[in-house]
Amino acid sequence: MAVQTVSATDEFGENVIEVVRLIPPGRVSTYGAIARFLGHGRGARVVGWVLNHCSKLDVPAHRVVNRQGLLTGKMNFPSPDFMQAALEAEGIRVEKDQVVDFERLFWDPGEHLKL
DNA sequence: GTATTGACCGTAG
DNA sequence: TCTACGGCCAATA
Repeated sequence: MAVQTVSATDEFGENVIEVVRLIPPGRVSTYGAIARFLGHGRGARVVGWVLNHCSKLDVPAHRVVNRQGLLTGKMNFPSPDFMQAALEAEGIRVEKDQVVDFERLFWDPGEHLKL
């Protein structure tokens, strides 16, 4: 994949970005799920860090939320409203910076990618 | 080279 | 059942 020089553990960063980009519209994923899927288990923070420095790429980071389905990183976006707007544009209902029916819209990489 | 922070998660009390 | 604390990985100061 034409991933730019990701300063985040190279493959790991590419993996995170790839997984996030694989998230279908109208679906959301979590840091822990991606981290665990990549084998980090508790490296959820690293996932968030990668996205923070790679959100400039074509990574729909707005589809990635925390375990609570809360848009914790919306403040890191160009505009705090951009993340919620993007989710709503995908058909996801966001209430109070929180994804509605999060568990239902939750997209697990291991479920689809079946690694 | 060491210390602290950060878009978090899991377990213990 | 709810709240609080620690741990993990990497980057920056």
